[in-house]
Amino acid sequence: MTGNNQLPLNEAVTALTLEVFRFNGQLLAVGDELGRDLGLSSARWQVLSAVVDTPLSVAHVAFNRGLTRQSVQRVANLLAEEKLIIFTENPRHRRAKLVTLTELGRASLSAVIARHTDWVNKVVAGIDSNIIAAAAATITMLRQRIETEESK
Amino acid sequence: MTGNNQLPLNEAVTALTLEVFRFNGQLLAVGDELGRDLGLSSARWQVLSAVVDTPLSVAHVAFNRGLTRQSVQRVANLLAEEKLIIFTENPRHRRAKLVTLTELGRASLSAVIARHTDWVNKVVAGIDSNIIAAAAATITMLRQRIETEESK
DNA sequence: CCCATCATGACAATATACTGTCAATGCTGC
DNA sequence: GCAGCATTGACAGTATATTGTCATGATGGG
Repeated sequence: MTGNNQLPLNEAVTALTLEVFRFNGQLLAVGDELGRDLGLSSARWQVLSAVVDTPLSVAHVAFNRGLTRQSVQRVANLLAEEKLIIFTENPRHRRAKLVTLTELGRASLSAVIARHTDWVNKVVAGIDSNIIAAAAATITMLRQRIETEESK
Repeated sequence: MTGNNQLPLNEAVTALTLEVFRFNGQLLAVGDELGRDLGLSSARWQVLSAVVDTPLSVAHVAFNRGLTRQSVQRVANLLAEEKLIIFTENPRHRRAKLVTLTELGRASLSAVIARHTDWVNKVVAGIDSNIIAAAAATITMLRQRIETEESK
């Protein structure tokens, strides 16, 4: 050690924030590219992937993704027009229909997820997954602290 | 250890991706809120903060922030209309004027940065800054790998 | 049963970003 | 110098997200 190599907390957070902004943009751009010829932007196949296991309401998808219900509603309406999803009846709520994948939607999503998996494997080959998981855990912790703080 | 607690690389990256999307949105929302009464959105004071030490061209700011030049140009034009910046002559390029803070811009930025610092200190109080720095370093590494991959 | 409250979908306005295109400027190699 | 290429600002079009408002459907307390 050649002295104090510890960043002040504030600077560390600022650096992380800048990195998150850049990384976010990069991930969206890659996602857009991977789905381009299938007509699936990042926003679209993120909605599709939210309901791959079980149909959910628009509001539920929005909560999972940390977006507003209106944003997801807009994308879902577009996906419905393009027959990638259908709104199915919700036994528990007449208005809040469930976003459900069509066969076309499921096939398109599978295709883009396969590409995404290949891409991820290529990019992160050889990295210890614990390092990735640790970064995710740190961000989760910060996010939860912020939620707590903001709800005061 | 109670067995294999290691996430497959792919799942770790997917989890990190989702967290980054949520965190990104959360940070932008907080930034918007902190500057609201000053008329400074996240996008605006990010541009201001990019030139706090030295004037830079729009293209340079865009590169630093990982955005397109057009996005930054738009915000910079708005900031110029509101007298928070002025475009000063660039001795090295006649068209590429330098984004330079006005006194008003510097004062507004100082105010919002002070609030942001207070907010950060409250949210991350007690956290080891090495953990934050490690997360930032991980994301930097991934970002650089992606850049390399994408430029092939 | 009714009323207050909450959740939801629809609609409108706006902010932030992207892509693409063009003309003007700057730069490099010959 | 000039020809070719890269950079820049301006403009147009679009995608993604936000906020706000309203009417309708759902729910729980009196």
